[in-house]
Amino acid sequence: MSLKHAILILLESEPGSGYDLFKRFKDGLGYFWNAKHQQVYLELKKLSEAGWLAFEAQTQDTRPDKKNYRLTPAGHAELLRWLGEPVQPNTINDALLVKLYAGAHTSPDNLREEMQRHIAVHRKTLDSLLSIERDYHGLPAEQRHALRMPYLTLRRGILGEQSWLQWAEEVEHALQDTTPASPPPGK
Amino acid sequence: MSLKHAILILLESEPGSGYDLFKRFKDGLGYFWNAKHQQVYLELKKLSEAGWLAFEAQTQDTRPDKKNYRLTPAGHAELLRWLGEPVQPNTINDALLVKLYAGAHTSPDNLREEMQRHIAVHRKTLDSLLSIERDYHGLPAEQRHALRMPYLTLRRGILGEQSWLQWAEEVEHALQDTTPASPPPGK
DNA sequence: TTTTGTTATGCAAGTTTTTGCATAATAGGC
DNA sequence: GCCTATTATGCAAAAACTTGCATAACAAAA
Repeated sequence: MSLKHAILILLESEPGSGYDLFKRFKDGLGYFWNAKHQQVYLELKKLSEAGWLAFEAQTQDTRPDKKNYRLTPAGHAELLRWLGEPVQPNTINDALLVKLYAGAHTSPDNLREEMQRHIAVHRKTLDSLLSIERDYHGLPAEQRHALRMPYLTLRRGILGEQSWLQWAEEVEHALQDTTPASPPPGK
Repeated sequence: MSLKHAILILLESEPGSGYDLFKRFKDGLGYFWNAKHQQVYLELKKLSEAGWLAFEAQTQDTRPDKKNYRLTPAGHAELLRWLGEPVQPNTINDALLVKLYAGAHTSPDNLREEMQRHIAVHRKTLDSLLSIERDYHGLPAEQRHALRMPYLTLRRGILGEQSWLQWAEEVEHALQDTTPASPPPGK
């Protein structure tokens, strides 16, 4: 699978423009599907040509014109078809782990800096996910029910990030052990 | 980054053939970098043309001939250069989460079956990682030290899989709640 | 004895994704 | 007045990856 069905799902719940979708990928879904704007526009074009989407051009005065996309009946059918199919388990291609794997060929300092950069990113992601979770818990029961499935994916993000940060602590301890005690300060 | 540097690292620690590397991806590194054999052979070819790898053909009697690849000095230099560069944080593209996100448009049964399939895969992966960890702890201190960096990546796999399975339990509970109480058994 | 599995390599075509470039209007801060 | 950010779209080329096909020998199981 690919971006295609992620777009169908987003447009199913609410029609929007390419720029719109791109922002939704950056904000809401960014923690489990990433896409550049170029790819989003390209896929929208392809999905339109395949008859799964329709759009109407909206001229705007103060802003550039935009195209508002929505699902066609064929697009809706394709989404249901895809949902009935098994998805194959995710394959992980993680460059940081490749670098760590080869860590013996570089300096612990280099690895520690690299880890610090990634820790900062993951902490920020976790904070933002937790904040979304707080908002969710503040919603009325009806809206919470409507969002119960997206909420499960949010939980995946939260548990995943927490687990990642826990691992990062293990790594930091391990990297400290490889370094001699720091020299006494001053002088 | 891509397969290129993963290959350089594997060949740095031990020269080998394409088939060799492919198996190492399937076994040892499969939990953080995946590659099809076709892609491995293709990259080996490209890396050779770039002067980062050299190979010698080995004719074998009982088995098909193989090419034994190893790093050139240029390849080693490129590996060190890459290790000095920051790697950008991993982007996640997870089709299962996309499907769950849209879960309200399909049946809880469908989702439960999908989850069961994935749970089986993740459990198997975790078992195999834990078994590797047991082997690691059984090694003499010297070998453990030599493998300390790959061990950190193994820990990532273990913590990641455990966290995934924990999340799967949350999902199962949530999916049960959406279903009416099961009918009384038999008659 | 036929089938399946393992070892061993690779081309070709297609899909998916990234990177680089390009345009254009407006709003807000310095 | 200039620089930067935001809104809004897209082409073109390259890189990365998947899928399908192809070959070939041997070993072990059915």
